[in-house]
Amino acid sequence: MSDPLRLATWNVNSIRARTDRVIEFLRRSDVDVLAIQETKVRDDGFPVAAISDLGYQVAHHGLNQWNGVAVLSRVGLDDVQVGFPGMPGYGEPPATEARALSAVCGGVRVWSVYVPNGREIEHPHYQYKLAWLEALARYGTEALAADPALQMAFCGDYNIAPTDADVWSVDYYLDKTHTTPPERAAFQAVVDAGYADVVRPYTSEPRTFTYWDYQQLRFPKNRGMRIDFVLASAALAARVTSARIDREERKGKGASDHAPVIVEFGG
DNA sequence: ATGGTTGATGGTCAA
Repeated sequence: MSDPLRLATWNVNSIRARTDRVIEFLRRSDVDVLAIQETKVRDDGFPVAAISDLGYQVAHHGLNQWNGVAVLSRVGLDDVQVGFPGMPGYGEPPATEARALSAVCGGVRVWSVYVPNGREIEHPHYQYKLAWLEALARYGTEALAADPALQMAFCGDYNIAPTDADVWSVDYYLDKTHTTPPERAAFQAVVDAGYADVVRPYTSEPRTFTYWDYQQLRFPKNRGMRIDFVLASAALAARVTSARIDREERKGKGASDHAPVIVEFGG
């Protein structure tokens, strides 16, 4: 009924600085669909030709040098949606940001989401982060109410470590964003809406992370966080056959501070 | 090792 699908999500921290790395990743990983976050470029600056040469269609949404999301697919790229219904903006008056984009690829609606960072607990950006996730959960609920058999995945950088096991040091984050109870509750609300973390069952070893700060030798010391996820609806989650984090991609000169997360779905 | 990272930008801000 469905074809097998290999899907990845990756915060690249600038598509222009990472074009060669992305191309090399596509070659080696052989993914059908790649959700990208933090392209940090307007649509007219995205390296579409270099990606097209590899056989991938590109949908990108970027308004300026911040944020920016894309979906790359070699199994079709239909019904592209920019943002989700009810997605909040930031500031006064609220300005829409380039933080969500989706397309139907190989029968699956794949979202690339870049959840607001939150900056500091007392910063307005923190409340924005919570409101943004609340709206995402609401959209997810409504989508499944309309079609319980929907195959949909929210892939991206959530800027939240859902459990204490997902950070290198609980103490370090006590007075910072990413591990506070309201953030974790906001993340859990998306899960509870019907979208499971399909990677964790395959990556349960201690200190398994997807992000390591560039500073303080965080990567060599494996002092990171697990903040990048593929959250899949039940009909899609039932098809998962394997998942992994491409930690090798974080190594060497010119790496993003995030590693790609890869999920394979059976037919 | 008295430092401390990267990217977009051309001021600093953001992560």
